[in-house]
Amino acid sequence: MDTNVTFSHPPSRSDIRALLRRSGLRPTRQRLALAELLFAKGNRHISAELLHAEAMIHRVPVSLATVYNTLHQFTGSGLLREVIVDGSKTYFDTNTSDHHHFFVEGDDEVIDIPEGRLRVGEVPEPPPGYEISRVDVVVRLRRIARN
Amino acid sequence: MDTNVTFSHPPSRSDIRALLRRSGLRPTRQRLALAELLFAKGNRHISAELLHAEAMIHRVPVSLATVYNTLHQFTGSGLLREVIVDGSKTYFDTNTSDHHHFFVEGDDEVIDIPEGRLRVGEVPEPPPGYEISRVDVVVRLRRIARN
DNA sequence: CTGTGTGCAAACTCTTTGCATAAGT
DNA sequence: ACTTATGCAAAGAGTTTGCACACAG
Repeated sequence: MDTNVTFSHPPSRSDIRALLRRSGLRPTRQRLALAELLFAKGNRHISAELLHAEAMIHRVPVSLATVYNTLHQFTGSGLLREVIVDGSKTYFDTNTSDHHHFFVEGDDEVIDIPEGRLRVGEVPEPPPGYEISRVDVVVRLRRIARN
Repeated sequence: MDTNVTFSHPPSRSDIRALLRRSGLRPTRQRLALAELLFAKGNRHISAELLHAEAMIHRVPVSLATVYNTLHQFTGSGLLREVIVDGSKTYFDTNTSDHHHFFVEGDDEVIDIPEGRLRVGEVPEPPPGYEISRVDVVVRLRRIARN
């Protein structure tokens, strides 16, 4: 299940080609371009709409539908991780390691909590017939009112 | 901020009237009926659509828009708590005490983790300029495949 | 009576889908 | 060539909004 390999940052175009190939995804123009946008700048938390906007800015012609497809394919291949912090939008995290998140209410910003900086003490036994697939912690933040 | 008072369960109609009054909400037919549905059966995790459907079954004439309004008003008054476990739907929890949730992937079921059964070890320092408003833990469950 | 609440339908946001066309191998 | 991916526009779910009418105090 672990497709992670360390690349130089920013990863070269051929690193990305290799990454896609290894994930069983044909390295199309759009996937290459989106992967480059996603993985060039280190850890990012991005929504489909935002990635689409970014692609437009960089003159990468790609439709919103393709952005959604691509994000889901990347998630399926373990290149991304879905983060649920907000009822209305879905965020995708380029950091697939085991970690949790701050979420800034109001400006809808997602920030990584470095692995190890938060420890979940005792996790309760799941009800019979179920197993734990994942534990997600969201530390909700608000701006301190300045007086 | 704590509007909680213990009532007999199921709370009587006048308990509910009092509760609404105390929250500054006029006890209209719809609000009374919805509050009764919500608080009659102990702790519930319910979506707007589901509550609306339930109201229809009980022959409570109320529009979906009013259900949304009411749920948000109740949340604002501390009678309910919003639970974010799923990117697409919003759940409201009649248990406003400090506790966390199991979420069953697939059937989208929300289950309380009793207060105290899960301990978050060390919570990280928020970034400067921010304060913690709340820590939410979601333990995601999947059905154990039966062979 | 006066003001707040409600119902309805329309609008809105985010996301998914179907199908003809384009591109990768 | 053969297959898989893409683009577009339309549909879909969940939620919000605006305004006339209804109801509680």
